[in-house]
Amino acid sequence: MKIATFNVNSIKVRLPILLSWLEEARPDVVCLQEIKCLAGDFPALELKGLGYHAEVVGQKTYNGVALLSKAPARDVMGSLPGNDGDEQARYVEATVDGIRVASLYLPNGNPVASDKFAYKLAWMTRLKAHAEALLAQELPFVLAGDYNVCPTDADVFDPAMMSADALCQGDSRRRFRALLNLGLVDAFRVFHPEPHRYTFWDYQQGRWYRDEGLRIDHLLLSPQAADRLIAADIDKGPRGKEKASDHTPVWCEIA
DNA sequence: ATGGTAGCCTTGCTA
Repeated sequence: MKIATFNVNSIKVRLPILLSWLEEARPDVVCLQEIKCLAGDFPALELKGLGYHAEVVGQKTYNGVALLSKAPARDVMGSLPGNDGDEQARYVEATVDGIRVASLYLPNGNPVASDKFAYKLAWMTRLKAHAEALLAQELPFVLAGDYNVCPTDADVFDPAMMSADALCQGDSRRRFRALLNLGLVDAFRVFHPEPHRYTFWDYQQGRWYRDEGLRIDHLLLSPQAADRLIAADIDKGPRGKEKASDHTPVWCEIA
């Protein structure tokens, strides 16, 4: 089973690129972030045309996540536990073919000296608590999405320039490592130890042209999923097209 | 030159 994550930065604008990529890459499950629309405005019919079901947690203008799957999704959960007052659309989780899959859009957190950064850290603490609850079930699961965290300086084109950014803060990285320390596996790094492999390139200042990016989109696997992991990679194809998202898809394959 | 890009039911916010 091939599972992918792709921050599309507006599903409306990115639909042609998404559809052509789905036809070429044929993932079984796709976690989308920043769809930037209400569930009722999600292009479900176009995706159904390629054989995908869609579970959508939408929001107007900002955020919004979705889970596409060839097989129907079961037991859908539309928010991250731990804060009933949180109205930002950043989490959807469901079971597909016996694997629990989450599409998550972790808060960016900039600027660091703001309530946005506190919200990011609190969100990561909630994610860890939820991962612990999932681990207790001892079943395969994949937490995939835009984590807005560069795990190490090897995931940053210019660590010094980015050192004050919320994506590279020690507090952000420690919480990301806390997920790994639970036993979750960064699928990409199992096969690709080399530094400077990116999933995001800013639209500004020729970052894509110069390959100056960040690795912030990740698939974290439970031990039961990691035992079946056979491949993972970044697909840079969609980032090089006209009207591209600033992110590109990352995927893993589970036997 | 305190800029630069993209998307949003925009004229500022988010990334």
